[in-house]
Amino acid sequence: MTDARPTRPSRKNPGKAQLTRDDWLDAAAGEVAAGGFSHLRVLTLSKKLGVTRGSFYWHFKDHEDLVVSFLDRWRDRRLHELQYWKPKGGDVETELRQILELLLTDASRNIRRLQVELAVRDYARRNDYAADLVTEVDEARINQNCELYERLSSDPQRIQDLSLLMYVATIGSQVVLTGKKGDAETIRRVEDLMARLALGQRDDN
Amino acid sequence: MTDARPTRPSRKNPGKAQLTRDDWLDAAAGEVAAGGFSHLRVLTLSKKLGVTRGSFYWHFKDHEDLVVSFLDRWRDRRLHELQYWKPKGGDVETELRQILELLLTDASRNIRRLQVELAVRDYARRNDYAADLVTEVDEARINQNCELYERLSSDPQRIQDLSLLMYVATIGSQVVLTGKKGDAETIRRVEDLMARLALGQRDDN
DNA sequence: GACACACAATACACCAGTGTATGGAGATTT
DNA sequence: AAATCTCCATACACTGGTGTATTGTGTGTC
Repeated sequence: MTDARPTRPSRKNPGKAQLTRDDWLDAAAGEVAAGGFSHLRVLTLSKKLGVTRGSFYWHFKDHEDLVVSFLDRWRDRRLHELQYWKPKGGDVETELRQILELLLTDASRNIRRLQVELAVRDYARRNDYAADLVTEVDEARINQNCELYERLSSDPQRIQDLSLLMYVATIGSQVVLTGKKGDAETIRRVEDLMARLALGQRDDN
Repeated sequence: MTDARPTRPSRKNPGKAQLTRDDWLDAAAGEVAAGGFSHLRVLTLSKKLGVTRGSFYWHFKDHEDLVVSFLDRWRDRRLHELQYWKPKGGDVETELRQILELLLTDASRNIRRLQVELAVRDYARRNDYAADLVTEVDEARINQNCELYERLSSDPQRIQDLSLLMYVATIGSQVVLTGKKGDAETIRRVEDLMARLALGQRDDN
């Protein structure tokens, strides 16, 4: 029934490959990372992909369709990746440091992903749909952290507060330190200090 | 020599007041707060002020002139206000809590100022001039904090790290919690936790 | 090999925004 | 009261972007 979209023309034309919806979204990620959502233009995107806007309007209904699809994919990926962020150290301190390294040092290496995240966050300030997605992702990540901090304290309120504080500190680090010179070493030190602060919140302290 | 610009036509016409450069910048602040720098249009600004673009191009050379002037004014004000942020409690804990309250609870009340700051930060990601100003403001604020944390620790590196961590945590709080429901109480608790974390870094601990 | 389909190019109408040149009205100066 | 200066309006040319309708082309299928 001519189902099963080829997405790419099978064998031939490996160089002049046909574009898929995801190809457009990937290119959009580059634009968003560089200039934010307000600079996400159909025209420039087409040029960057070497085609005309005619192609775009076959894959997407309109500009808004692109934005919404992009945001949806972002949300799905952010929620899905949490699955692989389960630390497996054994003792609390090891796992804590693993998490912090993931949230800070590792994150700061993935400049583009970071830029996209900041752009989405900024867009969320004036777009309700994006705001909902960001809230969803934030809550998922904060809850994920909770599971770890449960092993530091027994007070539920304390656990939640600590998790939130650690999270906002990582986001803040990304906002303030992104693209600054000599931030690698700085981030590492902040990471260490955060670990010590969290560990200082142990019940037996 | 027809010097001393009247800025406003002296006595008469108090209602139909003439616009000054600062009036335009104030209006621009509203636009920037609401939609970021990418939504800062000469046209919409003119409509909001009840005049045509002819007026704008008398006060400003072009659109860029507006943006640069806006950024400069923002920087000047942010640096100047630090002067009034000297705590005067006496003991360390009181002053620390004063500072944190200023940076978190008080800041979250000034929604518009906060929105502008986030917009400037976002714009700085793709504009070198804005990036320089943000860096300048960040460093000034972090250094200001240092003076306080010097009374908590004697290790220079520790002081700087703690100051940086406290700062990025406040920025992160603003980014994550801005405009969320029920954030007032949350912010207060984060504020308290941060104070305890900082105090836990005392040398004698 | 004719056909249908998937994807892209072209051409068109349309709109929002910038910048400039020029004109005009009101207040101020002389 | 005439000239001047300040501030704003008007009209124009231009750019860059969207969305749509139509046509074109390679690809797999019957």
